[in-house]
Amino acid sequence: MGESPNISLSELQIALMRVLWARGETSTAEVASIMAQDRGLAHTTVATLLTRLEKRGVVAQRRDGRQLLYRALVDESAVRRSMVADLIGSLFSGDANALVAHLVEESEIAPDDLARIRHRLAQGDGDER
Amino acid sequence: MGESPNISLSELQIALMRVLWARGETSTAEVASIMAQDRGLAHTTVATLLTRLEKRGVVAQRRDGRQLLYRALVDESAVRRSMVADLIGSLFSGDANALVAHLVEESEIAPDDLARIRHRLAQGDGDER
DNA sequence: AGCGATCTACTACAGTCGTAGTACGACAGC
DNA sequence: GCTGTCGTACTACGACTGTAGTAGATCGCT
Repeated sequence: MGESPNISLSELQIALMRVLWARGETSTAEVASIMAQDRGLAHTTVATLLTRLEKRGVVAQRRDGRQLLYRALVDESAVRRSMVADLIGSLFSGDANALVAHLVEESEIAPDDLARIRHRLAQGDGDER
Repeated sequence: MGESPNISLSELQIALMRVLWARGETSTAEVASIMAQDRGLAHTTVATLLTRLEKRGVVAQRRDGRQLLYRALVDESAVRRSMVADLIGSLFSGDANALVAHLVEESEIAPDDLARIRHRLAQGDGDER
């Protein structure tokens, strides 16, 4: 399975991807205007970033007239999977449970939430896809 | 309060830190020989990495004769806290519960583990060390 | 037809990372 | 005392990131 073993993206790159994930195929201009709004990036900066992501194979580029439309080639889950796995690997000796324990210890989540999460997942479950 | 808002380290840097965390004050030579063993890094490479970490303020350097001894200035918890927070912020919209849900969905942890973790934390609690 | 607005392509540049060589000082053994 | 060894300091260098300017193609409007 799989072609993308390790997709690790920077915060900024994720922000870019988030736009593509939300809107599907999107023109540079659209992405740029959002990023300009959100964090004051220049149009050309965004264009550069998108080209680089394309070179990386994480997004695909399609030409429409003189515009370029970009589309994500990896979905958010894949990125999450990869990055969470990296984190667990380097900081938690590969032990996912240790991460959860950490979250609770650092009060990032309340113990009750674990139960809630478990219930929520237990019912919707099934593993479709 | 606090002096270290965002300590984000690369996998390699964490590996270095892990040595310091485990052994306390450690000479370049010791760290280097471990890293050489573990991943074939040259002695000078390790020295460079340690100097850079020192410049960053994440480790402290002390001279002993012609040797340099290094000591971690941030503990593992702080790094975990910071990096996990970063990850949650960029990939899970700041929602720690979403991260846990992801872990379960991706079968990185079994639902039962949540209960186990909760129990373990509930009793041993108190936070020693 | 000309002009301005758009858009992409290319170039740039400083900072970090991974990786390591070279230079040089000091110490230990012969 | 000379020589090899060890250890640090400095330099290097290619890749990647964040950031953006400039050049050149093109489209639409007057």
